[in-house]
Amino acid sequence: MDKAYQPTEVEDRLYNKWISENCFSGKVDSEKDGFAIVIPPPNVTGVLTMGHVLNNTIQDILARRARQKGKSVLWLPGTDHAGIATQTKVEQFLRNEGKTRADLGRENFLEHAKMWRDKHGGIILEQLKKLGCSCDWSRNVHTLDEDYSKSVISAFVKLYKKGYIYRGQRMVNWCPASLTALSDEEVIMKPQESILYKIRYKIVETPGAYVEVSTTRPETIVGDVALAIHPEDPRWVNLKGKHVMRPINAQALPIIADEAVEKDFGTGILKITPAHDRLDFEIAQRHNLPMLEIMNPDGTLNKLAGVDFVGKERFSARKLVADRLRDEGLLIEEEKHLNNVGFSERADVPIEPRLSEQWFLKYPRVEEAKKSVLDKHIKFFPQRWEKTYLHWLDNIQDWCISRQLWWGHRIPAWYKKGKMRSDPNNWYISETPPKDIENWEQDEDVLDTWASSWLWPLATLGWPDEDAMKEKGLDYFYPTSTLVTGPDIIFFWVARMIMAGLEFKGRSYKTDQLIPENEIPSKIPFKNVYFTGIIRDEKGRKMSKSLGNSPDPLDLIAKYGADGLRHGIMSIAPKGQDIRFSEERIEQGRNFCNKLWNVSRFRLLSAPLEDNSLVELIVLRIDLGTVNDDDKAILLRLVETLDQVEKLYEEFEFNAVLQSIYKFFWNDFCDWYIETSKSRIQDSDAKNTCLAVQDICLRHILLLLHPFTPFISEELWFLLGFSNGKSIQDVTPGTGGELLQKIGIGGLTLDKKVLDEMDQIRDLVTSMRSLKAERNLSNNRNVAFSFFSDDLKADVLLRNKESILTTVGAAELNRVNSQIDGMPAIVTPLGSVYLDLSTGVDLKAERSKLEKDLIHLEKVINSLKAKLSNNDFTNKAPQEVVEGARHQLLENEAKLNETKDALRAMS
RNA sequence: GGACGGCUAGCUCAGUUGGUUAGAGCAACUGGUUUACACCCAGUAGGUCACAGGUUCGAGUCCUGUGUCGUCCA
Repeated sequence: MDKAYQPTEVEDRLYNKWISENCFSGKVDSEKDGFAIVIPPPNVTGVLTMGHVLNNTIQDILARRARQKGKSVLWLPGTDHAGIATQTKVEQFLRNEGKTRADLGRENFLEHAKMWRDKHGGIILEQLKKLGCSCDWSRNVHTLDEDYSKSVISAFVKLYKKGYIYRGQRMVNWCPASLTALSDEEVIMKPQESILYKIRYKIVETPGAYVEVSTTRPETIVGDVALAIHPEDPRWVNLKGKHVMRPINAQALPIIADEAVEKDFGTGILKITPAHDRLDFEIAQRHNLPMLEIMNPDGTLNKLAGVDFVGKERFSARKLVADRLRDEGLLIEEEKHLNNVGFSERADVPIEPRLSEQWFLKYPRVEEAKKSVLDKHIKFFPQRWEKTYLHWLDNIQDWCISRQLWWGHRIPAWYKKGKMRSDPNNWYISETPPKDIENWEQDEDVLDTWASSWLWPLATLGWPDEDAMKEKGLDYFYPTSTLVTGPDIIFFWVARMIMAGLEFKGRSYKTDQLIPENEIPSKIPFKNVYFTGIIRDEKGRKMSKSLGNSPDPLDLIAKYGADGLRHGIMSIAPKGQDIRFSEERIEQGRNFCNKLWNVSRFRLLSAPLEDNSLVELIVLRIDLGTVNDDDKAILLRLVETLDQVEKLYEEFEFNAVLQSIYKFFWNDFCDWYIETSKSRIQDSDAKNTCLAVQDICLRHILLLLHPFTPFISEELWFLLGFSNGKSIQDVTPGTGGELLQKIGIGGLTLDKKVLDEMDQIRDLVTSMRSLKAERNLSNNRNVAFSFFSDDLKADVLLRNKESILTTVGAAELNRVNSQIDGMPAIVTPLGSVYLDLSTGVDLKAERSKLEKDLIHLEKVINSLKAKLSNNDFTNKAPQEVVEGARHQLLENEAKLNETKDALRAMS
């Protein structure tokens, strides 16, 4: 074995082995329980980010742990087509060649987009392989695959037939850059420093009089059709029914009263631009006002804006209008004003509220979706996201699902040629085109990408095709186990998938019918949702491409190994908290692997392996006559760790799982047990027992680590002879109880008392090392110690003498019958220990050390005494707490007395 | 404006029904190549648990308020 672990060769070799042996194939197996995870499909043109590393490492941990526990595991991978993002990139590419999508035509453009996808797509999947992800690649799905597309279209038709989908002219969020409508969820509100313009509108009926109106968007004045006041605003009661003159493109506009007007904003008078503002639209509808559209889809003003403004881009138009008003003395005031402006999530430009004909979905199963989570059929980790989820469902709005794009699932709606499209009598909605296709034209638009990926857990498992569902094991794998995702897509994806599952899986219920409680568990798409934190950089900023502050995971893998990266990222990812990334932690992950490698190497250097393929066989090599407290303690700690880990997994406390394994491996096994082993393996009697205990520990350490660091654990699994030919992925670490039982086969019983004694021994050893270190004797292994304590403590100490000498690095430890004068001393729970120095001792320095201890002890004792003399404490606190305090007091008093004695001996 | 979360050692974070003297890793400092590992070992130092009240025999932990940073919703 190499002196340092070299991950690169090992990782590539093992991944290829796993693939060629079909280790990750998710098969329906009636002998086993099914366990499935569907990957949150990454954007097909994307590359691996640190967020993906975290997210997919967690999924892999869950999948591998389930596999070890004997489940038939399917981790289903795939990608989505990312409508807007991909189309934008392809159009950008075309623009560089001087072309537009219109030049190419729909068919041709889609061919281009597919080529683009095939060229760039799948990169991310290859990266996931580098990370060690145990996905069943044979089941890779893309949302534009033929089967998947059928499922999307089928869902559309089903929802339409049930009346959930409708088409209509509504206010939508329009992105002037991408030239498409967006859903509310794709609009990001950002605070902006705008200017609030106060503008004069002359009152028609009263020459010379005017009202003042505030707006941040003066360019929309050309689209004004009215002014509105609040009906109960005393300031303006007399305005109602009168008219004002529009300050640009002069025209008389009515003044109306509507309760939606905010009295406290500006002057309390609202200008109504119904075609370009959501609230204005609603007010206009109530008052039968005309809709005056003054903007083109690309954000330039159209001819209705008047000759002076037609063709002007919206922000320059804003300036022009303001200038004009200023010139005419109609602009009274301009003040800075902080307001929220909606931005397009993808294009990052302000969206325009725009009147437009779109397809909308009234969400199905909203009530059942709430109930599923409230009744814990679906559990959220951390639980607090439930509130966010429920709040969204409580305020849910219909979903605009059509997009003015070509890249996506084309809406299965046909319109009679030459007829009114807005009349449903002229529609044909079906999974297949009408037979007399020559008389129809299909809707040009495609569906929102999320309106395809909300079917992910169903469609990837074959829905709605009966044969495909059977072949892919829908009934076996659905509901899936755990969805691992970020809270940023809780509405986009998580909530919608839950509704889709409830609506489509199994029996169909009428629109007005609630799903019976007992059917909910079979309809929901997953049982748990684990929300990861967001990965931030060292400065706490979100990692993003534009900031360039995200490291390339592949660079990190090359530098530290995939195992190192996985270990590192998991060690800094507490449940649901944001994660501050630091490369140092990844370095620690690599160091951990190297430590594991080296301790295995030490094992192999110590003696040849025997049959390690079963714990039961290793246990038989333990010779009861040579078992010592170290053996018992480490095995007990292992039992403890197995149970802790099991419990922590249930709560999805991955970072605590890792911490628990780390502590056992590094602090208990390497720092203590292996160190004590160094003298025992020189002893031919104790050697076999000691190596057997080492093998039991190493075996379980690898088993426990496998979900986190799959490569090195598999490699060492074979190198240390734990395999009977099979991969580590099929072997369970088992529970603490099971291990205890196996250990018991050889007749060994373990008393937990040993753990407390070992704690004391380790305290003692630390104290003794400290005595040495303070005198620069750390590496002198020939020093002699004496100790003074009562019989009971002396017994513990002498029983562990060999381990103490080995770990301290000392030659002698002798019991004495009285305090020793003039020697450096330290007081421990097991008595006073003296370091025998042949050279002179600095009595003054020794005294000051002891005096420091003394002060500390007195402080502790005083606080304990105060506590115990308080009747409220002794009466009200639980008995074991009071007893604990008494015991504590006795111990500390004993320690205090010994310290005083030692001090006297020093003077 | 509303909701949620963070604030513990120089840094990153543990601390899960309130209960002994608040922990770890990194960084710092001291010493060390002793038959695994310098990607290592041993030791040392470092904390008014954001602040202010309150409940309690007892508060980092529970309650109220404030500050601050962040996220989401309007």
